[in-house]
Amino acid sequence: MRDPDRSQNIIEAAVRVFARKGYYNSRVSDIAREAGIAAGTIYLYFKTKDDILVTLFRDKMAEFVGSLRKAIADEPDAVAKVRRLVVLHFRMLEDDPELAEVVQVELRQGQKFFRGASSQEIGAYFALIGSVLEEGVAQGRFRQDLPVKIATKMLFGAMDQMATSWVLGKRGYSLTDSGPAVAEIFLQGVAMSPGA
Amino acid sequence: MRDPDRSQNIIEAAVRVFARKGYYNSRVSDIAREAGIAAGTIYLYFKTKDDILVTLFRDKMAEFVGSLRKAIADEPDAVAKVRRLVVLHFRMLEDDPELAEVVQVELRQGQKFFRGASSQEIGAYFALIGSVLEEGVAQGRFRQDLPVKIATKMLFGAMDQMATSWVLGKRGYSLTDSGPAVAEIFLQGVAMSPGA
Amino acid sequence: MRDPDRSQNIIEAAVRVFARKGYYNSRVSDIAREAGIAAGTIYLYFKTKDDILVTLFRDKMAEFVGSLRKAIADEPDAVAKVRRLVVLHFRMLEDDPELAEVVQVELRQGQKFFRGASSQEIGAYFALIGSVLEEGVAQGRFRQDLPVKIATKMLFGAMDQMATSWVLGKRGYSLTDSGPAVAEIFLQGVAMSPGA
Amino acid sequence: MRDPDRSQNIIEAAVRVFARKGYYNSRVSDIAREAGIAAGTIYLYFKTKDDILVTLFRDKMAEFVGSLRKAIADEPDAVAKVRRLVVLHFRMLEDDPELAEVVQVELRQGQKFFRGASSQEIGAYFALIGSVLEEGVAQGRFRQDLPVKIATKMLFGAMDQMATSWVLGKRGYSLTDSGPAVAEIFLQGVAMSPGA
DNA sequence: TATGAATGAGCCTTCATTCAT
DNA sequence: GATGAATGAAGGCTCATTCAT
Repeated sequence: MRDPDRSQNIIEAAVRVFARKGYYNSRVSDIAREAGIAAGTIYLYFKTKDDILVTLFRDKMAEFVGSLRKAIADEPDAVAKVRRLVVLHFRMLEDDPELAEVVQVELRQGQKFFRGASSQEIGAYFALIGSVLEEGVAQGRFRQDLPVKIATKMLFGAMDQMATSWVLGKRGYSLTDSGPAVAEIFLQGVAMSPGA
Repeated sequence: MRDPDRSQNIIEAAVRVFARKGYYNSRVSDIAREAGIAAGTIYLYFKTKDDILVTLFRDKMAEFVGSLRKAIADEPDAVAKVRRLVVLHFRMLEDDPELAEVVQVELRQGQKFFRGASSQEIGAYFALIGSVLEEGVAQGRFRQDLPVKIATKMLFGAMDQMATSWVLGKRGYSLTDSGPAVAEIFLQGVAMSPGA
Repeated sequence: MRDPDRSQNIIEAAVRVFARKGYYNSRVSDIAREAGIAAGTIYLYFKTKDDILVTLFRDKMAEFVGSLRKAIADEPDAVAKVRRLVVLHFRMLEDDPELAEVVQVELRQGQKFFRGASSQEIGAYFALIGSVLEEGVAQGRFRQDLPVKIATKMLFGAMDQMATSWVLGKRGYSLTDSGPAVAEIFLQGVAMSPGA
Repeated sequence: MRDPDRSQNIIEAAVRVFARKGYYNSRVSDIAREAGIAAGTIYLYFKTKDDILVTLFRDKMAEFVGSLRKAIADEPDAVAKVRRLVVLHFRMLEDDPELAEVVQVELRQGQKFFRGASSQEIGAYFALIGSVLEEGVAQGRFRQDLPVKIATKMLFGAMDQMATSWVLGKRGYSLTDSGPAVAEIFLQGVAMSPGA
């Protein structure tokens, strides 16, 4: 348990293997081979095969949300923050296609993730989006009566589906490039009503 | 393969079992017991366990899209169609919580479903949404330069996430009630730009 | 679970395999092969590998004690009963050397047997011996102040060690033949004191 | 192999661990932790895990038999020697309950111990008992035609079962106190026949 | 000598699928 | 068609043992 690098190596190896074969089709021994260690060694760092996936998700998600949080902090207002958020969300996935594959396709496995251990990490992302929207409302950039929770889920859902479609379409185009269009549609959707 | 009802019974039993235990934790014998038949009998109607899930998804999805298509046909314009679509999407899930659980949580499992056999059925839903959006553009209700494919994915993603959150939140509120708010945000988002 | 013969076959196969290789060195697949069935089939009849051993012990012990109980019922008095009991105890083991090997050597494995599930069956044997000794005391054939519990353990221990030594000595002589000598020493030991 | 104390420490640690969890449920690392050393260090003193158990048994048995031999040497005749032997056998176990647990329950495991390496040590105990009985015959205290080998096994078996029952009964009474009764029954059993 | 991280052989058990009835 | 007992491949995990430090 000494070497935290070893733990990290296993996670990275798991990302590659899961991206290639899917979680259920991946053997613990596949991950070990990919990481260049013996199968038994995995169990010095992770309790079970599931533990690898859960940890992978938590780590990556925490990193993801952390990066986003830091990046949008500099933006002057909520509108700019949303634009930045969308583009970054896309860019980070595009920059790491194997992770994108795992996050968008493999990590949706049933009860195990959305419920249970990983829900905290998803909650953190929702909280981040929500706070930006609240800020926009306070700044008068978004509708005063905006149902923030609903809008939060809509934005996340929209980005998530964009990413999933991109992954399933074998990444045959630039996801990041579509960021501005996504941001604009959403921003107009939550803007002060034109008739108001 | 004589009795198509028998095939249907198995699908319905599978929905209940998958909703309760998840796909990977469900045994073929569990489904058989739920359907009141012997395990071996399942193989007279389905080639493999996966086949049950794929068929379940296809059947339900085709039914889902078919219902939506019919329901929105009567609506006078694209705006009304979107409103109807969103509310119906939500209502159908809310009316069948076990199916909702399976569709939103269990049916996201890995490569098997997003890719491969079931992608056609999802494609049909995307095509339906896309045609409504095209219609709105043609009718001058939506932006002329609307990136329809992107907007399609955004609307689907938004609805899908709304549904998933509702399922994961143990369905503690009315999903259908949030339909109008979702529709309005989206519709404003794709409407003719206020500044135009 | 239908065929009780199948269950019995597995037990008998297990006796042979355990006698040959010992419990911990025996694989479930060894037992299956010996029984002429697939390894998985074992699990239709027994919950775990341990369950095989426990059931084996219980069955054989119950059979053993049952036979003894019936056989000594005919004897006219406690002295004759003890003589019969010792000889039969030895004869039954001698007639089934593989079972003897398992019972005397393999079945002594730690906590699992003496404590826990199988203690009842051993208790039944102790009760049988004890009742014979009580009878002998009541009939005036044994010391009036005989500590029956102690004498019971002594007789069982003496027979058990005779059997174990015989098994470990590769059964190079007749165990049954030593029965009378064992019975006489014990009977004299518990008889009315000579000086009394 | 420098430090014989270290070797002894490991044996003592093993006794405690085996008494607590049983041999097969004890990990080499458990013994190391109990001994306050690293797991690898054990292999500087013992070849295998089995070797620990075998050595433990040999050491303790040699000590046991040695003590008994010395203690009974002073006794004036075979009768006194048997009385002393029984009580001491019981007392030594009662004075070291953890060792008793291991010897009576754990050390009976399969082929490994009864046969092979440890049989010598048991043989030494049998020889000691046998010599006392021979002496008794020679002194005219026991039957002239006493089958000494049989009587030896019977006495050992009786004591052994007394001890086992006491251990399994959670040591809820004094084993040593039952020594005299055991000795008397045995002694009467091997005494000159009353009718002779 | 001591360490303890790493190894990897080994096995029990599960369960989708088959097939004789 | 229906059954369900039987199959047997497959894999996660343990842990005694090694060896570089």
